[in-house]
Amino acid sequence: MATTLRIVEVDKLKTACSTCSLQELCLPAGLSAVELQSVDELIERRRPVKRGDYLFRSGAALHSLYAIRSGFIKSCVLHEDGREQVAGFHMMGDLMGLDAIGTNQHLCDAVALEDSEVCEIPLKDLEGLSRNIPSLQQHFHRIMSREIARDYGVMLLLGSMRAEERLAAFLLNLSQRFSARGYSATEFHLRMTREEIGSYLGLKLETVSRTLSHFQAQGLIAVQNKHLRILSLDNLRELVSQHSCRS
Amino acid sequence: MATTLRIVEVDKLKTACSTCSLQELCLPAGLSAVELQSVDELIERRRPVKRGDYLFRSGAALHSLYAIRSGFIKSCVLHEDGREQVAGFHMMGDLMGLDAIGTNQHLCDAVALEDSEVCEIPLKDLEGLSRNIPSLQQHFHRIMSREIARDYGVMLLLGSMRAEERLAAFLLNLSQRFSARGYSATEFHLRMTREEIGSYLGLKLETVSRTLSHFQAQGLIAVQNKHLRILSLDNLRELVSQHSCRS
DNA sequence: TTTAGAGTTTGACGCAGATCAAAACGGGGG
DNA sequence: CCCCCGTTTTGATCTGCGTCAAACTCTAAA
Repeated sequence: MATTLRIVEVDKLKTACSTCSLQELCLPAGLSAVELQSVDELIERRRPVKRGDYLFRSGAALHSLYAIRSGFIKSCVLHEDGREQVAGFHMMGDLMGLDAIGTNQHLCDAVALEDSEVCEIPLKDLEGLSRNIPSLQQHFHRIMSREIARDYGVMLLLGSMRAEERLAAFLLNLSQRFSARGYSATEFHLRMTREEIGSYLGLKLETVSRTLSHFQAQGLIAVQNKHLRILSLDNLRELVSQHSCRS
Repeated sequence: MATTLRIVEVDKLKTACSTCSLQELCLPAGLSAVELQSVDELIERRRPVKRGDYLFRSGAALHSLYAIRSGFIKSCVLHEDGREQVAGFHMMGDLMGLDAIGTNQHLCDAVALEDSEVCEIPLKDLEGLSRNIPSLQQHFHRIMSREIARDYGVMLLLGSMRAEERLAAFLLNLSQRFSARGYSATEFHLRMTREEIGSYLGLKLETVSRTLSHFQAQGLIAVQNKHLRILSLDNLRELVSQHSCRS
């Protein structure tokens, strides 16, 4: 009994935003110590999600938003006819479930690409607390807005870029996000399959594979399986901004 | 002098959400009469935007969100290299500027496709008021979330649909939105050019034109210039959900 | 009313990327 | 340790849509 209690306490400690290294990236960015404490109490529980498991499914009722504490999770939009497309790859510090607020129903599946851990944040509580903490409210709005901005970027990518540009943009985006989280900007593990990359970028897996090979041949990157090293960030950037065709 | 005052008053009256027919579609949906009155005071001013004029430009500082009272406005994301893509077509009741909250800078251009009128809503005031009116706060969140959901739909469209499916989905979307605003679901004016449709759908204007002609030949629609009549909503719907290829 | 220019339609042709196919690889479970 | 199956790579071929071009049609200004 005492042991159980202790475990729970350790869990709570681990969950606390106040001691979380992702503070500055995550929901409570920019809050005071006192405010942070209130946010701590928001977090209902920490929840592990095993590789391949669903964090939530399309159609399920919205209970909570989820802040990713560790791991890697993809979200997939589903077309009524069974077609499915990866809508995003999410990593630690990202907030998931924002698309569900409008209808109170999740519109996409969230699947862990590696063993992950998320903090569960009941939406009602978050809304309540943000009424009392203006900077929390503002930051929440900023997070939603940034998701919209991200989507606009993806729309631009899908609507007007050629395969090489899409892939280069994708790699640069991953690089930038890993870097923002304190990891290498030039060397990382791709947690998703070529097919998932393709789905996200509106390409077939063969095209993704071919284009990666092509990049490698040009000396832009070194890929081996899921391990990726960017050899020239600059050249990749050049690739993205040169619009060769599809004006 | 007296005349000027009177005009101002008439303007204010016309701007009031409490007497606006878009109440149920727009920001104040679901508020009580008293709460509505507070929202009325939010609206800084009503602003006319002439056809071809910019409501805001990419890069400009965010001051206000804009609720469209009448007219038709497109938003365009800009790629650094000058490439540009239509990110959305917005009509009365829609709220614009949501993408700018994250950075306090507009990320897209907003251009009126016909003479329009918008209500200017200072973001700070909206945030302040929504702290006191939970249902306003909730509805604002719902609106942002719905924008995210819409974007997911566009991503699905751009990433996995063929030209015919994209255009059919586009027409059905317009139909549904006109219908929700009390207009005909089957007969309306396209306020945008073929090129703008193409930009939104990730297609070239020639493809848009050809596909429309094709639809007409099949008896699905009747187009003449910008006037469009949908002859079979059902057949269009069928077209969207049958995934012929690009799995 | 005429005219200039923007927008639209239609045809011919080419190419980026999809599709089909098959071989090679790799990692997790027995 | 090996086997098996999912993943990846690479090649050959096909095709939907982009590109180029030219004619036609609105609209708005003169």
